[in-house]
Amino acid sequence: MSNEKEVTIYDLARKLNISVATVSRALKDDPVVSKKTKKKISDLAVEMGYRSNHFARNLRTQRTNTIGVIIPRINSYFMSSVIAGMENIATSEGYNLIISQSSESVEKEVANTITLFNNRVDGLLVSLTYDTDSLAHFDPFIRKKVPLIFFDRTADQKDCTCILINNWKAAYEATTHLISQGRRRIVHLTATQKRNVYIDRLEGYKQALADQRIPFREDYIIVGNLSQEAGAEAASRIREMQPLPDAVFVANDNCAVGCMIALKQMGIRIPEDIAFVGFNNDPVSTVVEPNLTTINYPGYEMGQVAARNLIDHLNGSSNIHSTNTIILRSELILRESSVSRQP
Amino acid sequence: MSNEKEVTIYDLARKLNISVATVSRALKDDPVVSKKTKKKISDLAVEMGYRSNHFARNLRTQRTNTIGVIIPRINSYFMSSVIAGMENIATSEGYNLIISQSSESVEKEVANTITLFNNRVDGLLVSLTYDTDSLAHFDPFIRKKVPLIFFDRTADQKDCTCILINNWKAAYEATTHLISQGRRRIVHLTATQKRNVYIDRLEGYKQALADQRIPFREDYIIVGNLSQEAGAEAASRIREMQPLPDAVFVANDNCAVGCMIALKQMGIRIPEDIAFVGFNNDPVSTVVEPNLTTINYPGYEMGQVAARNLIDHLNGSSNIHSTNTIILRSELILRESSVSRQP
DNA sequence: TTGTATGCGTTATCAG
DNA sequence: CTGATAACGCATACAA
Repeated sequence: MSNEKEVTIYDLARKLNISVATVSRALKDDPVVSKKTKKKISDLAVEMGYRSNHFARNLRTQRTNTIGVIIPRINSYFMSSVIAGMENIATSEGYNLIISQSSESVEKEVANTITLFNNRVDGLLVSLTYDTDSLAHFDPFIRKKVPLIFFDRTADQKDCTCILINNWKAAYEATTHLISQGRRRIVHLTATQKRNVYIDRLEGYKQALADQRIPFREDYIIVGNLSQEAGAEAASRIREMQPLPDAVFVANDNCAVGCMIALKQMGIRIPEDIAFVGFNNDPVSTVVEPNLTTINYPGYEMGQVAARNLIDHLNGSSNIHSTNTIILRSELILRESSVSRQP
Repeated sequence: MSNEKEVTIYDLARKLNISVATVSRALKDDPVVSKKTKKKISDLAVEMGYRSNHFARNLRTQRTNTIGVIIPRINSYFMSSVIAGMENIATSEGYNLIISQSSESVEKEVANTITLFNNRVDGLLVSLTYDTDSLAHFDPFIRKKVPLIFFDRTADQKDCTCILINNWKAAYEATTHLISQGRRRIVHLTATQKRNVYIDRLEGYKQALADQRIPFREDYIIVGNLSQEAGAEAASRIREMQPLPDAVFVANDNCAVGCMIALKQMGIRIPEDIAFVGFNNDPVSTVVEPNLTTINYPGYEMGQVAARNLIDHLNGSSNIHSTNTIILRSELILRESSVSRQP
């Protein structure tokens, strides 16, 4: 692979007639080394083009400075923003990220877990697939006390931090808003009720109905994979309902957009006939017509917080047991898709 | 960090009363080891929960099984698709990806380059910032013969593979299409003319005009950062033009959408007054009204091809010098934003 | 403040 | 087919 020989601390030591130990110490700015020799050493290091060998160091220190990330898919606006936030913090702290996608497959999630375990990552940041039931594949990390943080799609795992927004509250506000606009027959599009985010959103929706004395209807709950196509399919079901629902609260903007477009093609007017609220504040929400009312979900910030938290823990500057759940702020953003014109 | 002691090949060797050399060979399926002992060893390895230590191996073999990726930003649909494709191939081939963002800053690109160099990545996949002029920061890789592949935003660097679509042709077809719809005053929204993709698109646009005997007008070229906001700003400039342009070819869907929305708010009809063609086939192109004609740009596939190519080269199964440029297929997708109604 | 010596877990080179 | 042993480059306990 390489041509020129790599420069090592031995080369530096020989050239300066000092020991490798001193060089090693100087390079990591150990206060025990005198300023003078430190300067000599770092100057020579630059001159000779020395670069430290991470593998030798990792082998020696038993740390990797690497963080594993497992996510369902990277190519959504929300998730790529999360990753961008993580990358931002990790890079500035000298950590590398190994990112792996489960593609919503439990099997792949398990496989990725094993790969990352074998890579001896220092910590793990995870957002679960729709269907993950057992958390047994994380046991090896727990046993080795490798810190594990769940974000967005979390799970109840003892001693693991979770980073979330208040999905219950967000859904409650969204639904209450629709009711305040005079809507009563509110459909809810969501995903399987295995993941906290969808469970909590459904609960928030139910509570909002209950608080306004609107009976909950099971047939108003449509479960799918929240893709744009799923939204279009849901539109067909909604159209068949008698009477026609007057609002839809969707657990994801993309799915909401798919549903809106399909309904519009059927001649249904938004928001006059059916009002919409989405979730995530995906850029597409300001492109669709009418613009989509949604919940702002700070992905970039969530990525930063997750990475920061994990690294603080790895550096010993925070105890993961002390902070078990971190809730980020989220808010309802009102746009035309849900606002009824004054009569 | 850890509780239980890690199992090493020494432990396996001791337990079986054989040498570590044999264990090491057996574990990597060296044909020189007898089937019998191989089986014994791998069984015990599983039983004792052995996992190989990448760092010791990397230290010994001077390879890292890690690929560095430098991109402008991860959180765009195109780029996150590229990353998804790379991850897909890399994971299945036992490679890890270190992804770093330059955020369109040359300084950050240089810094990332250094970081990845110090990480001793086996190879590098790069898409340049808008403004990168000098390629000197890649010299260390060239000197060490670390393979370097550019994709999308490429550069002329000797001995480096480039992965691209035919931007010239795509732009030529887009522009010719607009002309075929009766458009003559075609504005082009693009980015700084430092990167191949934007240079080639402009050239394709010019050639299409020339072939139809339409004079090129410098004032029809609007240069920006291709963000949605830049599109909105461009809309203001376009509105001031006398006479009003009758088409816009934009080097990026997001920017096109920003421009379309702004123009529509000014009361300009699309495509009646101004037709639009974008670039990338971002999902937003099927949400904006009217749906945006665009160039399909296969991001996921590009990521796969880039990773596959690099890994093949690392495995010695392909020579990077033999394939200098890879062109992926792209095509014009017609939608309502550019199609004139028959008179 | 600096030096010596050892081990981290593998792989590769010999020699059997 | 198998074994002994020397690197790989660094960090640290201990000694000076």
